[in-house]
Parts: sequence; C-alpha cells; structure tokens
Amino acid sequence: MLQHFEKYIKLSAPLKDELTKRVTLKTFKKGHLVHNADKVCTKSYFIQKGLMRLYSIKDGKEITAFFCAENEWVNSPNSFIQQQLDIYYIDTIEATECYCLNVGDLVYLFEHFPEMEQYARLSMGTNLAYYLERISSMHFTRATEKYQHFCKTYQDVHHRIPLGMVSSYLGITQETLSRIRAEK
Amino acid sequence: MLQHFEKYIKLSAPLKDELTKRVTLKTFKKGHLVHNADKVCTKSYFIQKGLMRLYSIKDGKEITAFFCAENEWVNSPNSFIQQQLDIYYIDTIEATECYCLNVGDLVYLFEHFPEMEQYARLSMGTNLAYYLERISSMHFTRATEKYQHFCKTYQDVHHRIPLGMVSSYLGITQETLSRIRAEK
DNA sequence: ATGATTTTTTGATCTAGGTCAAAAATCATT
DNA sequence: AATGATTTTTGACCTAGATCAAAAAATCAT
Repeated sequence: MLQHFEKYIKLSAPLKDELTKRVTLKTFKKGHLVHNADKVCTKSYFIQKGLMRLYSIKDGKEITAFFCAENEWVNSPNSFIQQQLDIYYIDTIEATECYCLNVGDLVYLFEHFPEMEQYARLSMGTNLAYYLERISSMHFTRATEKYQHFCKTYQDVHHRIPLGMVSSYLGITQETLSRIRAEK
Repeated sequence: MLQHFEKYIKLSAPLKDELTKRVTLKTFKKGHLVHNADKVCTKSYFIQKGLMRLYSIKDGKEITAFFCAENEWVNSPNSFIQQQLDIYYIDTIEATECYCLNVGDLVYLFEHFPEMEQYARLSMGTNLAYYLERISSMHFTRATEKYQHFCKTYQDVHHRIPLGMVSSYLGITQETLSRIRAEK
C-alpha cells in the first residue's frame, strides 16, 4: 500500500507511521457484502489480494459499475467523499485481503499532512482517467467490441469474474455474452 | 470563477490576486475548435457564458463524451492532467466566453498555495460524481430512458444542443432520437 | 462422494432500434 | 429576400441482440 502512495508522493517517515498505524488488515471471504447501499460509506479498502466489485441494483438486477483488483482503493466514491447515501454496493468476487482506512482517519491525515492532499489530487487524476476510458468504451455498439475491450482493460483478472457479472458490466445479457465467448 | 473556488475553499487575498492575474478572458464563436486531439491540452477553460462539448472521433463519426455549461471547467482531462496526447476534441456549441488558465500557471498555483491542492481534490470529487452518474446512466437499455435522463442532467441547456450531438452522446441514432422526441 | 444449487450453454422466437433513402424544415450567407 | 447548406423528420425494411425456456455443466454444502 505504501508503494502505491510512493507512486504519487514522497512518503515522509511520520506520514508513513501514521498511515500504518491507522490502517487495519481485513479478510473477507468470497461473496461478502463489504458495503451496503443503505449506509453511508465510511471506509476505504486497499486491495492486497483478491477481487471486488462496485455495483448497484436496478429492477432487482445487479448492475456492475466496475471491478477492483489488487493495488487499488475501493469505496462507494460519492458516499465516501461526500459522506452521504449513494446507490452502490461493494462485494467480493473472491476471498479478499485488504487494508481498511476510515474517513475520520483520512480527514486527520489531510489535516496534518499537506502532501496527502497532493496524493489525493494525483491519484484521483488516474481514477478520472479510468472513468473517462470507461465512458468512452460504453459507446461501443457491438457486443463483441464491448467484450473485447473488457478483456483488454481487465487483462489479468477477466477470467476470474463470473459471466453474469461481466454481462451486467457490459450491459448485455448473459446469453449473448455466452454466445460471444463460444465463437472463436 | 472566484465564486466557484469559494464553493470549495476560502480564497486568501494573495491567491485571489494570482488567480485573476494568471487567467485571461477569451471569446469563441459558435463551432470553434477550442482543443484539437493532435495536441497536448495545456489550457483549461472556465465557462462564463456559453456551451462546449468534449468529443472524440470514431470511424469518422463524432462521439460526444459530455457537454459543459456555465460555471464549469473544461479541458481534455487526461491530456491536461498527465500532459500527454488523448483522443478528445473540444468545441463550442454556441458563442462562448470563458476564462483561460495555462497548466504552467496552475502548477505555479499548486506549488505556492497549498489550498489549491485542496480545491483540486474537492472539485475533482464532484467531477468524479458526475462521471459515475454518467456511467450508471449508460446502463439504461431503452433509448427513451437514456433521453429522459439526459434531459434531467442537462435540464437548463438540453434544448440548446443540436439533435446530432445529443444522439452521439446517448449512443443512439439521430433518427431514433427524432422519433422519440416526436412522440408525446 | 453425492445430491442440490448455481452458473453457463444452446435453441427458437421476437422486437427495439439500426440502416438506407428521401422529403421537410431550419439556418447561414450574400 | 433568395440560395444553398445543414439539420431534422418521416418511411420502409432489416438485423443484432433481447426474451423465454430448458438442458448441460460446474460449484457448493453436507
């Protein structure tokens, strides 16, 4: 996790200390509901090992917004940042081990370590890039293109994700996705 | 523009000064290509009056990523943040008046005013929220739903945008959009 | 291991929205 | 105001992918 920070800022010893002190290691088993949309999201998770997903529910159906893999932060973005309710749930696709950080602790870090603000700005920049890429990829019209793009963006993890979740991520039906996989 | 900053941070007099000093007022007429994808984006525009759009070109067709209206910053996000090439173009939908800020000046501000980092973090938070909302809205399957959602999110400006741009934003054809508008 | 549950595949049919084409309306320029 | 260019609308037809249904395969719990 500290390595991830160091991609963006230089970590001073005291900041490193505070970070390690304020973070707790958690383990979830497969299929665990890590965040429920009926609560405000107060925790952010840095995935050490495993796989999670952010999804919402529409007409009783799960719609996957995106998947989160190793070395990424996961939370319900609006809920966590604005400390208000939002539509997203988070669960694990596999047994997952991650570091957990509370909003409160994060706020403390922002207040005492100005370089944390910079880290936030820079890392949000890469996130923004992902989101934009996602938006642009959703303009693909053919289901095959969508699927190919998915395989490219989730290169190392796409085979670990069940078909139903992928199809809800792509906005196509399971049947169609299954047929796409069948050919070639 | 200063008001916009004050939604997120308290503006000190010297920062206010530097900001107004480093920003220049520009006027573009309708249809002006403000940013070309063949260049790295070095400027960010705060729209005072008017309407712009961010779009890319695929198979010779323009695909609108989103529209930008009064009191918003526009730039080619990745290109501007990472100072590298990206696929997006920016043009004006109407005659537009805006404040222009260079990356260089922005960097200067980040270096000399720590509260600017905070502004960036917080305002990127709201942007992230918009993006996420967009991603979620792109999961609508029926064209009618998509259009209704568009009208809601661009409540005050949606009637100022030509049909072709709206359809490319929604990922449906002009013909379909025209028919949707015709009924009721 | 074994039966139960869940996930994936396969098949048959249907439909929303795409494509192509041309007319009508709106806009811009002299 | 007139002309040409661009945008929007309307019509006829077609296709990719949705829906419904049921079999096959994989995964899970005891």
